[in-house]
Amino acid sequence: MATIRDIAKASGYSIATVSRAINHSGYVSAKAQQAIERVVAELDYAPNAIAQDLSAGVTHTIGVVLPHSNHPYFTQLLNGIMDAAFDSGYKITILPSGWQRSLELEYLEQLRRKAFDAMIFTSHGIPLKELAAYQRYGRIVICEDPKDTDLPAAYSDREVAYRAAFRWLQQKQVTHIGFLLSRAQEHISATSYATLRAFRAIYGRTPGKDWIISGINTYEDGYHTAEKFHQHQIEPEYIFSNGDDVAVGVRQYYIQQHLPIPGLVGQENQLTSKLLNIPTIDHHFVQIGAAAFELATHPEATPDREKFQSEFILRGI
Amino acid sequence: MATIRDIAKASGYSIATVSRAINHSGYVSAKAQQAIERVVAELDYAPNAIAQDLSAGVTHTIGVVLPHSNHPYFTQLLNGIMDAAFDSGYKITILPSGWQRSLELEYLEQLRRKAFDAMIFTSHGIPLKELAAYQRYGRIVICEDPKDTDLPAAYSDREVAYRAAFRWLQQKQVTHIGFLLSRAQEHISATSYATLRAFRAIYGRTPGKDWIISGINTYEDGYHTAEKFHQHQIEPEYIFSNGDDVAVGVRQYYIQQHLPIPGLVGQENQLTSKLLNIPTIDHHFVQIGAAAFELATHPEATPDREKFQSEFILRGI
DNA sequence: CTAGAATGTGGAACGGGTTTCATAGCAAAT
DNA sequence: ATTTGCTATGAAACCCGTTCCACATTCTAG
Repeated sequence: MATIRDIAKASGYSIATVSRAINHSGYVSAKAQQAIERVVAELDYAPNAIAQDLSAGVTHTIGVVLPHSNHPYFTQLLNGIMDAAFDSGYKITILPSGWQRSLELEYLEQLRRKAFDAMIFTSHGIPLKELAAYQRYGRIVICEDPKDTDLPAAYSDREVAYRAAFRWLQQKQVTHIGFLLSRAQEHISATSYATLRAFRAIYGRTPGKDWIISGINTYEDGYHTAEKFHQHQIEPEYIFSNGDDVAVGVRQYYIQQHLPIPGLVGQENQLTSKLLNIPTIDHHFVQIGAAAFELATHPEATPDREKFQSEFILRGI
Repeated sequence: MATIRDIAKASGYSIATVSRAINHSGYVSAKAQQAIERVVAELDYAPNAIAQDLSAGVTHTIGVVLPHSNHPYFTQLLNGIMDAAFDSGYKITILPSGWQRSLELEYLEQLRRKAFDAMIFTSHGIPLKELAAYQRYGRIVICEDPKDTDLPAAYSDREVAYRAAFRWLQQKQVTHIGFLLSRAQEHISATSYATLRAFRAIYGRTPGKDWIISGINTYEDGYHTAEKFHQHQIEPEYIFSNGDDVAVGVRQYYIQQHLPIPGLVGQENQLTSKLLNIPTIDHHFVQIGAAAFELATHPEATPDREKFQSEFILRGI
């Protein structure tokens, strides 16, 4: 591979002039420009991107931490991020984490080592406080309520739609609701917390322990939880699911067992809920992803928080 | 940010010794090691990743060209790639292309400029021949039959399942089949070609022009094509779709119009086809993605082509 | 006791760019 | 005739690491 020094030598001009000619920066005579361009073409030269990055001190790369990829929450966020990145001059690097603390720390370390200009955490295993501490090494954007940290964030106000959903259920005089929520943690996850809080706000009580199942994410999870409910003679009138696919998995179990299907509420507004006419919640994650990208690439952005209103999509009945 | 020279100065050792101490390479006395480690901790030093990349001449990054992201073909491939990349020390950079020639060339240019160690094209707008020419700048892996080029490839032998599907249809004495195929191009796309070829092999004839619709990728596309069929009084017994979502869109139209639903064959083996009990085809794209990643990161791999058998998944009736 | 091996260290080159700054030619303005 | 200002160019510093190689010790085997 030819380097800029080769071009300088072959053209008879200095490295500095060659650089100027190539980048069209500063003064270069027409004669020099032509001569250099000819040599560049001859030697099939193209400037080395890594060297440029080193010199400029930037990478034009945003690292996106994804716990896993086969979940609509992440797919939608990623789509939004990619759409925004398209033609922005930034590259998106995917950092699969599986919520593993060690991996997340490794990626943060890479930020510290200037491998990325900024990072977006679509979710995180390590506490927000700890994340926030890494901000001194580079910009870090999260996709949830930043709470008492000063992390820039683009996120959904989940409770808006949750409350709408529970109000609707209350009007229908539904009292027995099963909750299939996302991953269980030492500290209950933000989503699950918001769900239960909205329920409490509307219904004025807390659901029974047996009616809340955590760590539910997939179609299969939904199916098996329905099975468990059935075995334990828990018979919800409605099942509030963490995702359309989950709801559909639940439905599938009852259908296969020839049992009456309880009412369902999904999330993510996927094709599946549309097809089966199941009410769902749209958190507008595509927009949130795009907003997160903008926040990541515009450190001077203000305000550095964007809260999107979630939406309850009423269907069926 | 502290640099290695700062560490050298502060510790009283040379740059070379500091480098050796940090990388645990070569000889370093216990005394020097300790002294250097103390200073590293004090100054909160971490080696600059870009500088290391420049020095090493590699980026540990694989560029993955994706036309768009909201299609199972690409999602599945990407999942496979990511799974394989996980813990491999490689980063995956997403390069959205929209099949635009200009963008694809830009990304190839980046390969030439050493921004990536290798590239994976999940699909491509520019001809294979042209792609192959860029191999001199870096390894390029594709996810389809490389034809008469020497590009390394991981891909599905689509015709296996296609033939199985058509054999099944023939046995059922189905004669009127509508084809909803992928994007139209100057030269018909590889997938569409394989479909029609398999049909011809089994049925011994070519479908009528009116029965083949190209450029169909989504639920909406399926819906509108069904509408078009209906308006033109084209009444297929079976509709062979480019994707489960497409098939489901078709189905939706007939349901809404209270028309009899034709038989359906989907592709991608998605949740939707499972739910609605629609036969489908699994091309094992997750595995193909993983294989593509291995090919990308192991230039010495031989053979440098991996063909996966597609699978017809019979459901319903 | 000594040659050769093993250990420890640092200067300097290298990877491949960008940018600052000094120098110089030349034309317009004073 | 002198000053000012613009164009043009290149040497050298800079970005921040890794590594080659030469040199100096110290150890070990013969």
